[in-house]
Amino acid sequence: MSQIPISALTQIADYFKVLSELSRLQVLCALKDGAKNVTEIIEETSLGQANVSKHLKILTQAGIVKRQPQGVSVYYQITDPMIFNLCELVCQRLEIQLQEQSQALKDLDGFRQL
Amino acid sequence: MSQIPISALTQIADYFKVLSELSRLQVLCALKDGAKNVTEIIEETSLGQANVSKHLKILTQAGIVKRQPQGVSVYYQITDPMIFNLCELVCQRLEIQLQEQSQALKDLDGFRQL
DNA sequence: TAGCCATATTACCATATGGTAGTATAATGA
DNA sequence: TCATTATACTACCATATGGTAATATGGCTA
Repeated sequence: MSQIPISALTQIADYFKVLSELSRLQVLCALKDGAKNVTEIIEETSLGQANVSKHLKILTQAGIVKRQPQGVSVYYQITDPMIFNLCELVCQRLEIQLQEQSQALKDLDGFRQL
Repeated sequence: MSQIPISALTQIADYFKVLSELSRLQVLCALKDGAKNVTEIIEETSLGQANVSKHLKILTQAGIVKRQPQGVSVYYQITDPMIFNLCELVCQRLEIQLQEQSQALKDLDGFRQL
């Protein structure tokens, strides 16, 4: 029935799953303006070290960031700026929903004044 | 530190979370070409009734689909076609990754021939 | 080599979530 | 009213996952 094969949908779902956690989005935001090493990411996000390491592994396996060892530290860099387009689209949608909710509240309020 | 407030990131993460499950993407695909009632969605996706009902509730609360009771049945409809743009972007990215992997395999193969 | 620092891994807990059986609700028709 | 059909809800289980403490690894430097 479905034109899109389950396997493709599964991959899409998995990709969204990677982006569906606050901590990982925080890490990505920390990397928005360029490569940072793990210590810097930890400082910027206030997340625990093991936690950041775990999330960086997930982001790397998803191909969203790239790992670059450099001496004793490891730099991470976003390989896929498209994710910010995704976030932008979602933001726009969330704004529209907020506006609609706000309008609905106003309508309710006007109703109450009758 | 982060320009984007945690609350905004949380909402974005929650939105992605809704889209990060295979069953929900299947439901959305079933609705891609127009409104359907629950029975039709169940048939098209081969998911259980309680399961579909649960997912429809989640999609409705996220504002992605709209609920329209009609007699004894209930029709659902996508309110936010933007989700297909999101999926399209992710698909493009996955294709690129596949191509890169394929190329890497070829490179490896050429290396093996030496 | 020994010690230090940055990062990764492991083991564990607590929580969240998908699936399902069973049940409830609500609209329609006999 | 009673039966039927469509949908929603509840309770429960199994699994997945985020966070963290403890430990391991690996590259520096003295």
